[in-house]
Amino acid sequence: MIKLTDTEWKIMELLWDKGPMPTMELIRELKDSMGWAKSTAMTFLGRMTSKGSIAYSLDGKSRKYFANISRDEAELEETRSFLSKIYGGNVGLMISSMLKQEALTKEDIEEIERIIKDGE
Amino acid sequence: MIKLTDTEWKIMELLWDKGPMPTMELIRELKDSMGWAKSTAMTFLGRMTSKGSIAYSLDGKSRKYFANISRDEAELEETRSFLSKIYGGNVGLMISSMLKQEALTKEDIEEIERIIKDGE
DNA sequence: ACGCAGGGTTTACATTTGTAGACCTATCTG
DNA sequence: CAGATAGGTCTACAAATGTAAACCCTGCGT
Repeated sequence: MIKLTDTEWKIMELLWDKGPMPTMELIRELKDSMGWAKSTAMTFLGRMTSKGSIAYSLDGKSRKYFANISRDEAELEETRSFLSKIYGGNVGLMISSMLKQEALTKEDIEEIERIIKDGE
Repeated sequence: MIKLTDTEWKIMELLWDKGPMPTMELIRELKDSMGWAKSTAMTFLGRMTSKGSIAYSLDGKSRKYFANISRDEAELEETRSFLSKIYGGNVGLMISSMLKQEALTKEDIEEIERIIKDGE
């Protein structure tokens, strides 16, 4: 039930994509992608560690941070909470709303069709 | 681009469902559904009015509040921002993830199939 | 005249989120 | 040695969010 804010999600993605990362590398990435000061990055790392969404192992004197929840888990949780907030938990309603709103491209539709048909 | 918090969404739903509502009725509903004190309800009404998500018309000396953005609009916005945050904006990816995670019931799948086929 | 309900405003306060400066130690390197 | 870099901690601060008490006026019923 860990709630991730948009910003936290970005950090999670870094860690999901680029595995366990030493502090400095994370700081560099976050400076590049978010324009963050070192201390801002450290603050987030600290807070997220307390909340349990990430963790680290010690590598000598310094740390290697890694995601402490799987992407699948997190995605599912976000998806569930989104669907329940907006569409009463009903995916079908979401698709149907998007169709009505013309929020789906022909490609989206074909893709969904294919995925459903192939069960993949 | 109005961002609605989970709590604000509940108020929007009240207004979408039960049309323009006089202040006292809203306060009663919110006390029932959220356990709110009158002042809490008033605070939210005030803030949401400033932000433009709701509005009111004067009915004599008192107000009738109504949703100032359509449900369709709001749903679409939330859906877009959710999809872009979690699935890089790709609905197909969402469906496919949910399938893999077995987060879709047989009924969900059949419903999606039907919706897509009927374009409805 | 008095108190209660309707309808509001103003103020307050804790928590979370986003952001960062100041400062400390250990180490490496010219 | 002196200064840069790595790796951290601690403190601070504004804005947003969730929550509510206090207080005000106006009618209405008794």
